Amino acid sequence: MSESYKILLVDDEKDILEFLSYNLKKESFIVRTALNGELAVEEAKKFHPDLIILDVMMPEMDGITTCTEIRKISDLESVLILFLTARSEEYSELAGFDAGADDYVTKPIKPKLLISRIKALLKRNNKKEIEANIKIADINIDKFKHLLLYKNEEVHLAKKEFNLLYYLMTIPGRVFTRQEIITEIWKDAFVGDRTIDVHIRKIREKIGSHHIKTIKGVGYKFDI
Amino acid sequence: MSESYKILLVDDEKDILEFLSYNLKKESFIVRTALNGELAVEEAKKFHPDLIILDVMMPEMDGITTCTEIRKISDLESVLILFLTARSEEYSELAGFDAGADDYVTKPIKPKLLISRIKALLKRNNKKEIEANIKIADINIDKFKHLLLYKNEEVHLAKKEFNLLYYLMTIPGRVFTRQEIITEIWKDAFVGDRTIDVHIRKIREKIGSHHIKTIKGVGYKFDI
DNA sequence: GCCTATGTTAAGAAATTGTTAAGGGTTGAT
DNA sequence: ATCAACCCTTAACAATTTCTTAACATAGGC
Repeated sequence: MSESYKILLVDDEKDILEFLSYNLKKESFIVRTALNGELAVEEAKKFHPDLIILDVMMPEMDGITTCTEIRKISDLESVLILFLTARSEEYSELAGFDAGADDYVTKPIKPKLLISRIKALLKRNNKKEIEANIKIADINIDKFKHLLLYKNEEVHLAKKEFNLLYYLMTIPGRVFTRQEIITEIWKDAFVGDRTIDVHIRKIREKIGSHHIKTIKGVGYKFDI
Repeated sequence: MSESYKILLVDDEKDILEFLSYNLKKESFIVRTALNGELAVEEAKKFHPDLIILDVMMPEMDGITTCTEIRKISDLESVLILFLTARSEEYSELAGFDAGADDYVTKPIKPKLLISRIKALLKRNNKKEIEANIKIADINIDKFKHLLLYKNEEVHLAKKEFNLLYYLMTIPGRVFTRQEIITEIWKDAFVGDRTIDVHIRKIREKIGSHHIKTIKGVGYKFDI
């Protein structure tokens, strides 16, 4: 990651700002910080970051509101936004995605994990189709060749299954909500409640069930 | 990169034209510019560039339409086309590839990235020309001589069959969508749904059916 | 234990591709 | 010019795969 991406960090706790700032700068990101939502919006307008990291729990203007505000600014419609949430706040995940978050990471924050998620986000955003190849653990998926290798054996996936697995694998570890999946794979067509499950089941049947985890009430994620 | 490649830049914003023009000239490309789609088509006819860089979002005639128009011109069928897209326009990527784009780069543009992509494109394109005969497994195909050897026996293929097989073999393993095939072989003429299948069938009849795989809902690919 | 969200299964609906034969067009030899 | 041979496309139908659904089972949070 040779180019310097700009990151705006938003949290009401100075300690966390410093801690993250240090870790991100070490990775040669250009970092600015804001102590609350309003300052964040102002700073984002000037700074034009590639990514905004938002704490969900903040006094006055919480992360979700801030996110919504930012998305309203035409220049920042497509800036990447990553949420920091406490572990328990499961529902905030959902609300966060609705507000237009691109990913979230739960506290306590492990810098290495955070950074790998950041890189995955930036990478996906930049390359998309070009990086049609994803290799994770015993799974090897090639979009151009429409080929899935599981433990080096070719496994056939139907189109929907293939697209779904590929989508989940674009950001390993990230939860994709059912709504996101429908938007991405079904292009917002109306499908029954069980349709996604059935496809997930078929994928699990073929690559083992440990890779795809269900987050009840939220969605699915691909894990190693 | 010793020879001077010609690049036609198309964007409705003068600032971007100047910025990119400067950066490309620095790399010793020969650059011309056009401010809209119509001018681009005219300029392309005269200038005969090696590569056209097209902004997707342009007033009146957008990049995709322009791309389609350019592909219709017989002299420019094989000119390289690279799209510039805003981050959010996910659908335009797809539409762009359908219209015959060779690559795309998302805005904001990072000159270094753009230039490396351009070089990669030109390089790839060069190799293609040289590789007029392809040998894979028991298949040996020579485009100049219009000759196909299957298990060292000469097999006659009709023109469309030959072109289709050759096209699939340019990138073994890669899936070519029906749309891509129509664009490449039929130059976007309207042909019935079954036409491709019939040609595929005839090819399979002649070289065995195991080489050409069907990916339902996606397309066909050549495999060893 | 209840309630809700998800898992599982099988059936058939829907979509996609395969196959065949026929017809119009073109080419080239006689 | 005529004919045969071939090429290309199409339509009709068959075969196959994929997708969705409904019905019921199960698991986990409260």
